[in-house]
Amino acid sequence: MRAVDVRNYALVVARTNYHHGALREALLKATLELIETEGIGAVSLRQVARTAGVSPGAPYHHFPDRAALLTALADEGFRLLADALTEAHEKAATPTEALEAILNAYVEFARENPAYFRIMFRPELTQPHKSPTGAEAGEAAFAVLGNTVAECVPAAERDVVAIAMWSLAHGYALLWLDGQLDHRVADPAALSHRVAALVTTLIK
Amino acid sequence: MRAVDVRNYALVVARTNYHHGALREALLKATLELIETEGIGAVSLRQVARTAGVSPGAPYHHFPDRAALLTALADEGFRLLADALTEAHEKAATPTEALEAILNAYVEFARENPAYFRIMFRPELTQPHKSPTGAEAGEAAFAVLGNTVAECVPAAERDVVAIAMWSLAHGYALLWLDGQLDHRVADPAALSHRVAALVTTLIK
DNA sequence: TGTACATCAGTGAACGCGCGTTCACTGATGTAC
DNA sequence: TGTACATCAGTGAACGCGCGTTCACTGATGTAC
Repeated sequence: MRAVDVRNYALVVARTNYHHGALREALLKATLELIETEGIGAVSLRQVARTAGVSPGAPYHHFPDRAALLTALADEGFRLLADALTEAHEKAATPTEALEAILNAYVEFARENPAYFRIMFRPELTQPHKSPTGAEAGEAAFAVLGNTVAECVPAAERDVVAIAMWSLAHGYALLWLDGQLDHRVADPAALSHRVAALVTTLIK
Repeated sequence: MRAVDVRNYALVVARTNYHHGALREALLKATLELIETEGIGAVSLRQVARTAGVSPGAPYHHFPDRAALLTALADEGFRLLADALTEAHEKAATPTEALEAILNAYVEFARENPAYFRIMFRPELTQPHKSPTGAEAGEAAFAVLGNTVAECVPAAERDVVAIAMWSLAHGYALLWLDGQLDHRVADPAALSHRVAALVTTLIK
């Protein structure tokens, strides 16, 4: 009983102090939670501040405005996606296995991080042009796919196939997130793997 | 000079009369325009009324609330999409040609009717469960694709392939609409046809 | 054809609300000496 | 170690705004006789 777990101490006791200590991270986390539970429409700066247990003005010490908060999240999302795809690629033994793994990783990323995924592809809510780092991470993610495809198909087909693969994974992810698969498909997770397997088989 | 073109007469002289005459249609049209020019975020009932040249209360004589207006649009969108896919199917000579035509028609529909397309896949803004007609049209659209696929591949593969084709077209359409292709692809319209051709070739 | 009346489809003022953002402030923390 | 002071990161009240929706109203239209 004497031992106290002090991991996340700053978060747990946060609001007993005048200073929060990790408000920036708490705001980002609160935003993700809000997107997942209430939808992007429910994300206002005031609501985010409320969720983080802080006054409406507090976020302005960490983000210049609402769009900047969302942009920061989109950036982070692209970074995480690039990491996930890279990891999938590295674990695979052959190029086609890598391609299949990347498709699966893309859909899994969307499913496991729906809030990130949605905000990443809402350019009207963020400020993509103001965020070179986010754009870079996006390019990196696409490059992983493009390079893998290049190892699988003739050079002339590289671009078509890369975009087709991206479209496939992207469309599947969004149809799933938007509930279009739920009443049409018994097990969307399993089907996603079958789709990836089918496609990589056809390309070989 | 004596002849006056009276097609759309009701629209042209609309606001010289106390009664609008075709306000319901005008409101739907105004909403589409707003989505295309300002984005869905800019669509408020008040703004729609303003665009249609009418007072804020007027729309309530035609739609019970804001969601109903958007739902009506989504419904109409699904109907138009089902028509477009059916037409593509009917014009084709063989099943695989039909499949290719349907993929192209899907992407073209999204590109030519971005406002419809966006509202159709924003279930949180509409009330899909309250709209059996919209759901029916959606099913009809998907059925056109599913039936065509059934003519192209073995029965065991029907579901996987149908969902894969839908994902492909859906993903391509959204990546294009969201500006993800613009700086990566020289001619998105042409590439879309190449993708459709490639995929149907692989399936044969 | 004319009149009385019901109904329809507008108006425009008003409501309460939550929003983004600003600002003067204040408590806590870090630093120089 | 103690003190003065600058800086940081909060508070909370306030601003103006546009929103969805309601409501009493009114002008136009349709119908019965």
